[in-house]
Amino acid sequence: MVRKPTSRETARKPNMREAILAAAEELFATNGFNAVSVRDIAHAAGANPGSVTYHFKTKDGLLLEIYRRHCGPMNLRRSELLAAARHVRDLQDRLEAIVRAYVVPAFTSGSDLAGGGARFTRLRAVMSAEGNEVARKIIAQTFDDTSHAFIDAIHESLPHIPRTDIVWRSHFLLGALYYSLVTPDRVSRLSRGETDGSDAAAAIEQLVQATAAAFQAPALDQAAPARRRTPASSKT
Amino acid sequence: MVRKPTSRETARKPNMREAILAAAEELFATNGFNAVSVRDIAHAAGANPGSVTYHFKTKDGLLLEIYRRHCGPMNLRRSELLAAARHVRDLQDRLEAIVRAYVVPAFTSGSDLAGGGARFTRLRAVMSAEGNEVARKIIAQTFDDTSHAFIDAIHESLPHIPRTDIVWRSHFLLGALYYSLVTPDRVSRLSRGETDGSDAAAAIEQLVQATAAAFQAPALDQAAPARRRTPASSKT
DNA sequence: ATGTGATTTGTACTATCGTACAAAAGATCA
DNA sequence: TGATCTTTTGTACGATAGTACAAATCACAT
Repeated sequence: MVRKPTSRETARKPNMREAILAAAEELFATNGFNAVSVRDIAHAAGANPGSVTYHFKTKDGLLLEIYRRHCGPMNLRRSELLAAARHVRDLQDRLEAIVRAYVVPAFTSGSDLAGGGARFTRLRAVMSAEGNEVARKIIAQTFDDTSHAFIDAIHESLPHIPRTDIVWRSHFLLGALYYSLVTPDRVSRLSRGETDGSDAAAAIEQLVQATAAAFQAPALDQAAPARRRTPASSKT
Repeated sequence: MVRKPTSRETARKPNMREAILAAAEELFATNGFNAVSVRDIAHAAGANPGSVTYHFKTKDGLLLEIYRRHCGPMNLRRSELLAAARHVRDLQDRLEAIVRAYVVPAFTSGSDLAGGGARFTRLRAVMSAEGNEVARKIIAQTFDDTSHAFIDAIHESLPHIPRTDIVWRSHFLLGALYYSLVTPDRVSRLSRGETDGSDAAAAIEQLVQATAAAFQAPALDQAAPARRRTPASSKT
């Protein structure tokens, strides 16, 4: 159990800043932003409340730093995987690879923290639900590029599906992804113990399989809800 | 001057209790539970803070009453629609009808309040994300029956798909449904204005179409992960 | 009109919030 | 070593939180 730490890990333990970030990330992700006090975070990190102010100035600043810490690596990993997925020959395999490129980093990537990816994604889900302003700004300017690239890749693979439909379906994917991380216990409960909802590998495979099928569903013309299904495809 | 309208059932003046409930519902659904103060609610309802205490005793009691108000009608409507959907002949149509039975009441049903269904469902999404204890208890004991009935209906229509997969996919459906109500603006933004994310009818149709396809995706054998269509990625 | 019970108001109490700031403690290097 | 900079601690302040409660007000049967 006792292991000689490498040079990179050595600086971690006494680093109070990192401990605060990790504690805040965990608490925000599970309880929301407003339910967690700066004192809660400091206590969980074994730090003094004043120390949080010193390192991050404000509570918003702390949240901002959490995003800054994760957004870069995660989107980098996504674009790498997406670039590779674009070259897959078989359509079905390519769709799955594209979805995987979007989903996998959300579960595993992030900073070098263990399980940081899933924790950060859950945090994003919660901030989104709470309508957090700090998060909203960062999300729009950081993730929209990635989302568009992902949508474009899907659209290229499924040119007969209107872009609007693909936007909706990718939106559903993100919602499903978020919800899987927010309440994994619900899956365990409803499956009567046959599955562990917090099993990341299982969640990823289920999500990829289901979403790849959803993207391939017949197109929907939404111009007029009362109108029946027609193969009209109008590009504006 | 003011005519007295006979019996006690008449809504003489806007019932303050209802106004408080509506205001709380709206504020909780958009900002979360902890971010909204009792004073905020009272002010939005044009009431006095003390009046909230009088009618609902505590802030938790207020949330509890919101749930009590909506859960019954919504689940009743769901079971009605589900019962009808089970009898649809064509498999594809039946799947869509079942999904619709789950989705439509979440958008439209609820109490007699205008647009109350979507608002309450959004509130549930936010409470779920925040890990609200009051909501968690009610959800588990009120919605699990409905969820099981829904899963059973899908499973009967798709007997070759393992129940576990259906649980996952219905979980994704709920996540997608929640997310559509939480951040409809994201759909508008990503579609570059081609679609209005807050258009309930469009959201429902997109959700039904995508989810019906997802349920029909090939089964996933996770008990014995020997066979895989795509090469397994050994890297995390 | 008057009494009565149901509501609404105004206010106050205590706890906790985010944040500020000075002093103490470490760390670094001449 | 002492000087200087960084980090941590302890404490305090004003704002606001949830809730309690007495007084004021209202609806309405008598």
